[in-house]
Amino acid sequence: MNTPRKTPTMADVARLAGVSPMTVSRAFKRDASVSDATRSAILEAADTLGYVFDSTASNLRSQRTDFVAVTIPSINNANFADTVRGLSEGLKERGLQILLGYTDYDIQEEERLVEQLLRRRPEAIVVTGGRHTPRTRRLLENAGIPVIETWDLPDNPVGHVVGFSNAAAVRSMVDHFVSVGITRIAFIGGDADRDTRGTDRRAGFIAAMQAHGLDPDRLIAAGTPPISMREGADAMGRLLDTLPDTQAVICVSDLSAFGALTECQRRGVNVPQQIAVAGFGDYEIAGICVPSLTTINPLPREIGKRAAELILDVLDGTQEGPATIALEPILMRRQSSP
Amino acid sequence: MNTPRKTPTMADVARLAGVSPMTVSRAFKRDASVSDATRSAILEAADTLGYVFDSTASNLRSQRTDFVAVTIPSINNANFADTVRGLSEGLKERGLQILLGYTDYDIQEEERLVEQLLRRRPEAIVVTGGRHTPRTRRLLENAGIPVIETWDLPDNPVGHVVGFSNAAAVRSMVDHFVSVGITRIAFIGGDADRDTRGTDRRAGFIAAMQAHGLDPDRLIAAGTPPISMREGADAMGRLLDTLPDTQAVICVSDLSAFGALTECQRRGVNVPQQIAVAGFGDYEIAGICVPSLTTINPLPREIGKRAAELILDVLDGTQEGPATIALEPILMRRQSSP
DNA sequence: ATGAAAGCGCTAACAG
DNA sequence: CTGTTAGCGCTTTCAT
Repeated sequence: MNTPRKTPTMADVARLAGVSPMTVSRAFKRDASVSDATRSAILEAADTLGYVFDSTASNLRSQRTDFVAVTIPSINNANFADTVRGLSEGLKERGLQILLGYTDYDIQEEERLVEQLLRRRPEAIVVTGGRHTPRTRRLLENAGIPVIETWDLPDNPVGHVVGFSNAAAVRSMVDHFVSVGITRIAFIGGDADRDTRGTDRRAGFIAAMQAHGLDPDRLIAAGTPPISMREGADAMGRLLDTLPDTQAVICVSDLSAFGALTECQRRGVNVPQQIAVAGFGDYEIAGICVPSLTTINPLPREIGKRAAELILDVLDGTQEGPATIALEPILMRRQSSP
Repeated sequence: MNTPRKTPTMADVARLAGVSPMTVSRAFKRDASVSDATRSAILEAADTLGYVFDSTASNLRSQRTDFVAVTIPSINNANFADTVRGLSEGLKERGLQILLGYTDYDIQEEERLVEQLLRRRPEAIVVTGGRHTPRTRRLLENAGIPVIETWDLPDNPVGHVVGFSNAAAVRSMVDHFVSVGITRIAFIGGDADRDTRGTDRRAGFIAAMQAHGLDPDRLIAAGTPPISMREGADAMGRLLDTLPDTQAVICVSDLSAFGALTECQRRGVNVPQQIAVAGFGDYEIAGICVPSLTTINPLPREIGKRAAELILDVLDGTQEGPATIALEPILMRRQSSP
């Protein structure tokens, strides 16, 4: 038996069950009207043949795919994973699946990815960030489906927005440090503008320092985003070597902040007595490491949840114009700072 | 202008460019023979109309989807992310995309997911783990495409395998501890059989202890998999409270092991002098935390790379029967143990 | 290098 | 509750 047995189709199932293909089609939808006897006969026939529904055909004919495209910068990032989880749960009730793609923090890669995703005809698309190549923007504008930008508050949104201001979030951290008398503050972040959220956080740091009349030049370039724990540690080493009078350091993420903490441990530098350390993201590690890490919780799960609600409203026609939902990140004071 | 402008089709592009739809189709494939002049006219027409290729139609007609389905237990796990990266890079050269799904460490959820994925007609499917529901197994066997099980060495594989023995990997850790004179060893892991790899690791621990004639009953149940850092810390607290003479603890993953380390720090328990701690996975944190963490590197990237090679060989017809590729995890000795 | 005809497997639309 | 007809947008196949 060497013939590459083609997978059975609905017609095969219909023949075996003694009904028309249309009835088989109905038997596979939950709301359709098929008698219980007929349905179970059909499901049994399908099982016998090992039939698996072909959604490529269904999608083409019905012009519906029942999935939502989502782009995130990276697999393996707890923050974005939380956003995806919020989205996923919110969309599940309506039978919408998520098709996920990774941009690797690169807006060129985002362009390729967005086109790939749109070719599959999603019902809506959720992108991370508000800065895109001109072509990505055009693709999104012409897609004819709801577009949601997240994790940012773009000046000129493509469509809907569920996000927060990365710059303002970092400003709140600077304000906090200044309010407790700390003035010599450094920032550890990426050395390229690849990660637009990281860039916004750095810009927010500089602006906040200037607003307080403080020196905004204690900037340590830690590498190409995303910044790893190791790169955070190395950057902290350079900071301690070159600007030893620094009183506090704000890191672009909790991962680099944790790396920075470990470097302090290795050098016997006491945190927060000798230097305060803050992160961004409120990853699990921030709450459990010793000392625990002062950070900013950007409500990633909530972003996903709100985006899902928005998508359902737009698809239902409940939501009229483009919506912008601005969330307020929460400053989490912990042991690594006053 | 309120009419829901339908997206343009190849026919629209063909009309504007003054050619047949077939020529447009060819212009969008790289290897097809179309004159340069015609092609650029077509691409310009497509751009003018904002045309985006419809892969639902292409997939149906050509009976090819050019993607490989991959199931992993969790988004946001650096080990599985590495496997996906290895796969992704290996498949890219052949123009194969990855369609990713998450089982949430649940073989029931895996069943739903596998069926969803197979409905989209992938060219191959890669699953994490070698234990499935009977129906999942049947679906995979009848799918008519290459099936690869990873991160395990199943007794009775569905098709191809790229993995390692979780039990043997933990045994090597037990052997190491015994060889340096440590005999009172505990294991921190999940309290359910939900995570099959975690279950295998615990079984490997028990078997190894018995083989050495040692007490295999220092088992601390840490919660429902995946075990978080916090759950690792709580479990370590219980271990120190109830079995204070324990000399070493092996944790089901680096995340729980790091949590355990922090609990020791909080209690002033010295690692490794008072108790040794080992993890599993060789996540980035294992190499950078203080003390750094003894662990096992299961070569996650290599698993993905080999799986990709295997898929290409099978699709090319180069690989004949089912292959089993067994990798050897590497024990990483670091500061948290002798 | 380009075109014409046919059809992938399913379901919308209409009938009964 | 069930069946018939047609066609979604592309690409295979066969021409020229």
